[in-house]
Amino acid sequence: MASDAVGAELLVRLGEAGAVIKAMRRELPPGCPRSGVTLLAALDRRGDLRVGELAEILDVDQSVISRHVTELVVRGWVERMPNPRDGRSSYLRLTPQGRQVMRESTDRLGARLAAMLDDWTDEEIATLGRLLARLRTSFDAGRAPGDHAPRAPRAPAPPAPPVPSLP
Amino acid sequence: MASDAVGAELLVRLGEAGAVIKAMRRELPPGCPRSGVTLLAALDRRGDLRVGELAEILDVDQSVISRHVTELVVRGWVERMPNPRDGRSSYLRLTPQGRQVMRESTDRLGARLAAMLDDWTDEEIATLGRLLARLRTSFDAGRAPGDHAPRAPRAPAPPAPPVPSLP
DNA sequence: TATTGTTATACTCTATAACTATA
DNA sequence: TATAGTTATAGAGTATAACAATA
Repeated sequence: MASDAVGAELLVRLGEAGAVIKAMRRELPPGCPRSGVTLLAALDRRGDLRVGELAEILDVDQSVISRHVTELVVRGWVERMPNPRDGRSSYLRLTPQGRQVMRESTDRLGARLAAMLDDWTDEEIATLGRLLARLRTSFDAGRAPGDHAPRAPRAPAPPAPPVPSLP
Repeated sequence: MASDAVGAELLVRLGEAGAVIKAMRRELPPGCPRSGVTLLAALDRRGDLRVGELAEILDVDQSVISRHVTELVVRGWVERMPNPRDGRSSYLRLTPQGRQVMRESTDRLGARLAAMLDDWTDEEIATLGRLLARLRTSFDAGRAPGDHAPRAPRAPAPPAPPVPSLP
């Protein structure tokens, strides 16, 4: 059982690590949609997925996925496989080109990261990876089904908070 | 010495954890600038800082910090202390109100996070925190001084990459 | 009637470039 | 002339709400 103080401490650490993630994303080659690569990676790891499933996994609104997917389809990196059981949705599949783009980006960033972790042991890195994966698992378990990202008004929207209003 | 493959694996984990960070930021009370709280937390942890120093720590451009600071000053959460040694800059200091806002936000999110980590031991959490802190340290060490965030054209801008152009 | 996905619109965060004021 | 900071502008990324098609 974690104390709130320990939680707050970890919060700060996560924030600091956030800068690393941001910097990694900046390393992506120009012309390569940063957010799109995340999506490609998800399809690569989890197989064909629907828009709604991707939205849940990546924790963003469906509308966001929808627009990114459209662009990825135009680029030929993703294709839509009609869903025979439900005409409203289709499954998204990585194309060979899409897989290659994803692979190149991942390799590039992975090497950059590995260079950064010069003085880490492989075990230390593995430990960090494991704990991060578990963090995600705990996060997923912690939210009620349907609570996920946006969509579905989380609550009756609390009354305007007592924050100093700007002039 | 980390292999590239290990780096790529960690990259994926960091991406997954990124969703947790995003979700945490969404928990902030409405009317409370998400990015601003990060800035308040930095001032709280490191003491008075100049705009440029904050930009380096948070790994964003000075112009971004500049605008956020202006808003935080208007809200009364940060005040500018003139720098007697250099009339061009001033030191930014958390006001008592600013510290309170930051504290409330941090406590709130920390509790949310602690609840999420229900079945973790304090030691596991501490380990994750330690490794994340070290990640940030390695990251800082890995970039040449001045390489940091934007500002200062990183390089002659590589020639347009061979990415399929959109119609 | 409920659900899946799309589109229109607006807001947040960010970077780039041009500017100012000190140094 | 170089540096610290500001402002104007543009571009990602995202959420909200209204909508279409299917269930």
